[in-house]
Amino acid sequence: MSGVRTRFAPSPTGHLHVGGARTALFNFLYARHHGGTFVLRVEDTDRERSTDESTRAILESMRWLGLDWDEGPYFQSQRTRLYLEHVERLLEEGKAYRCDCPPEVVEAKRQRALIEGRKPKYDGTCRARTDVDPSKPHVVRFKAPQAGATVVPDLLRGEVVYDNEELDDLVILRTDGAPTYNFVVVVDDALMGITHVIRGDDHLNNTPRQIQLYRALGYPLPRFAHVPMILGPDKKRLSKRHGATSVEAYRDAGFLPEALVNFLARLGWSHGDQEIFSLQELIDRFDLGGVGRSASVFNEDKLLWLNAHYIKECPQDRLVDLVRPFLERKGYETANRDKLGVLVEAFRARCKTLAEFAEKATPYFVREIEVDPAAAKKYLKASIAPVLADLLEAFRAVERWDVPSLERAFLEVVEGKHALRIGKAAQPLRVAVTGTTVSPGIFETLMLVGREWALERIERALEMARARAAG
RNA sequence: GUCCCCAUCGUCUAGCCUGGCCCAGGACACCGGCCUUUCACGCCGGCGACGGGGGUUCAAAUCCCCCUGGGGACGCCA
Repeated sequence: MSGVRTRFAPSPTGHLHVGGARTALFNFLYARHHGGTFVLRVEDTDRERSTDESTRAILESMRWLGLDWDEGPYFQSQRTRLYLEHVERLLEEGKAYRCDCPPEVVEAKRQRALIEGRKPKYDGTCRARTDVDPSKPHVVRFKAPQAGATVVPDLLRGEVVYDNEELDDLVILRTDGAPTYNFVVVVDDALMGITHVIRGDDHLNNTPRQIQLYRALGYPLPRFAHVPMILGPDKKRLSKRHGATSVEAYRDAGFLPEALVNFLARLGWSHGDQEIFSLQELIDRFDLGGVGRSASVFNEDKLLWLNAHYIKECPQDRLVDLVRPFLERKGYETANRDKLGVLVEAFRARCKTLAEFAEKATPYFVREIEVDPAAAKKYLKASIAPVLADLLEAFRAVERWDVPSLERAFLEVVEGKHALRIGKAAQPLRVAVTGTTVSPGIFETLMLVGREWALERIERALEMARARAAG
């Protein structure tokens, strides 16, 4: 195991977002590629919004994606003492100070600054005070350097320079005694020996503050890599209003984990012209050099294409297992694995998601089907009635309900007796047994529907065709 | 408003660091064709981009500057 240690640190305030999942994936891949350790840490310092339910959901999504962590999950809510000790230390060393400015006052000043076009930062009212009463409500602020500049060395962007005047004295301990994000992140990353902090671009601006904290605390800096964000089709930060954004939602919509992983990896990272990567291949090939610098738009069409690809590739046994819950959700009987196997083979090239599979499989699980009116109008005409009647008779006589027998019977009637082209009869028959104009090969379809249902559906279609003759 | 980041087909991207092999390659989507009992799959083909302007150079997608555009951050959220 190399010295590389990365981490993923979600806050449990909702489901695992695809953006978060990609960050997790990059950290996972980087650690695995370098033979390092991938740490999972739950940032639940915000007691108000954090829930156990979210934690469960996030861990489950991570497992589903195959992003196994080597250490953790650690919970920040259980490490409060550590943080308080660090706050205390900064206080003692004069690197932090107590501030009892009322929140409303600070907020009002910020608003005014914003309106007046100034940088909305804390004005340092309490910075030099020594008379703040520790027994009264107050926060603790970090005494940030006021002159000079702080440089963020970033593996992807080079050295990003921030004028220290841009940064103010951030709160590190809230009035309620809870430490804040920017502070605990530094303490934890330092204590956990994280060597590479790989995270979203949106954190780049937090980094100079964090670097100042590392320095104040006397901890060595990890390496930083700020990866580009994922945007919605409107180029805005991807959010719920763009539709499904949680890993869970994609799972429920019938995406395979390998498709999502492959897709997420290719968002912001590339390896030449290659598009398809297994998780192992990603581990072998992933490195920061292949990561881009510009934000990328989440393109669902490509995800769909990848998903279709993986459905086509999926071994039958697993595909049957994957498809089952989707069928069950629709109340279909899934005990017959052989039937599912045949069905899955018939439809794997025709579905982009597992949900779509379940949708398309309806005529093979539900006895009463609806016949699409447009299809009926076009194909179940009076002229086809004699053919359907003969087919019905021929199929009734068929000994074995399998593809070769059905094909033989069909050809005898259609090409033999009626001298029709195959398509002329296949389409009406398809409409008869599936209610639609689209399905796998007609003999395969007949077989999938099964003798009993097929015969009764043909009978019904025959009635419809004859009715057209009458009317 | 201030600061920071970014900028190749509609989208994901290769190429950029180490200028010439690029009148820019691949993929998704789209359009056409082939295959075919329908639909898919598959195969073949097409459409389509270096944001603009200045430099530097014999030569720039590649280096520099400005502009424009987009994104992000400015919390007692993370």
